[in-house]
Amino acid sequence: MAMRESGEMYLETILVLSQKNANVRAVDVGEHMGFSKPSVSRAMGLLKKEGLVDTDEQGYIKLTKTGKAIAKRIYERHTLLSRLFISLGVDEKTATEDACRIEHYLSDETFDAIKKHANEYGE
Amino acid sequence: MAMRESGEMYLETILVLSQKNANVRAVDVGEHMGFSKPSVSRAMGLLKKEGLVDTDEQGYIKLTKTGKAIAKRIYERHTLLSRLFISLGVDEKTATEDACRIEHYLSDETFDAIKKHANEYGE
DNA sequence: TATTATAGTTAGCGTCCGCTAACTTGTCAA
DNA sequence: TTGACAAGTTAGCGGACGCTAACTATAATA
Repeated sequence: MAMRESGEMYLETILVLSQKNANVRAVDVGEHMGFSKPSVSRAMGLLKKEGLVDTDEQGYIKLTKTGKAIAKRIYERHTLLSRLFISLGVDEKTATEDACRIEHYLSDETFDAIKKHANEYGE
Repeated sequence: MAMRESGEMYLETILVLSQKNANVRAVDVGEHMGFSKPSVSRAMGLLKKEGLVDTDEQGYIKLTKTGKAIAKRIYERHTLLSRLFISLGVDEKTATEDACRIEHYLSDETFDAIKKHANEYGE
């Protein structure tokens, strides 16, 4: 199940939206990401096929257990990295944008090392 | 001249190879990157069209001024990031692989902040 | 009930960037 | 001189992932 940046971004977006909206629709995902409806539609189809999302009776999008795990992993990276960059003096917008890209490309090992360092450094 | 990961990797590889080999051929680039000859051939054509590389009379690949500047920028990131990760306890192979990916996705602002921090932290 | 707006899908395009197959070209040794 | 290998190119495939246009289906409203 080779997750790529695109798929991870969709999962992360669904997680974020479902934390504040109760129900998440494809339109909401598209609007949040700045993508067209067909792009979201296809992405949802693929994620569904991979068992990472599901739709309930009303058609609302839900993360599966696996999907949620991936989304949370990415979201934790996003949060920690943007905070770290900001703490290093980067402005918030840039920090967030950069975190948003590199969050997909770090191994667990490196991310954990950064996390550990950030905690020590933060004290 | 929207540089992407792929183009930047080619430029960086050419820089590295020309630092130890005097002459760099497409074959060498392909072998170093694990890419086929046609892939390198096309990439060289594109980089040439963008004015980032050139070939001399013998057909050897040379970075132009602009190409070299880009290559050096990426290479500096690569060096600093992998060293940093290693200093945080990441094993060398993983550190290098991770640096190799994220070196393309950091803004100047964030990279500079990391660099500054790494220098202070290193003392 | 008929109309319209909204959500989602299908069809198909375009770019990036790997790949293989097969061709050309230039060099070097038999 | 020829034959073979090595380097490079051309042609074309395939997957990822954006897009628009146009369709369908559902729900709300005049």
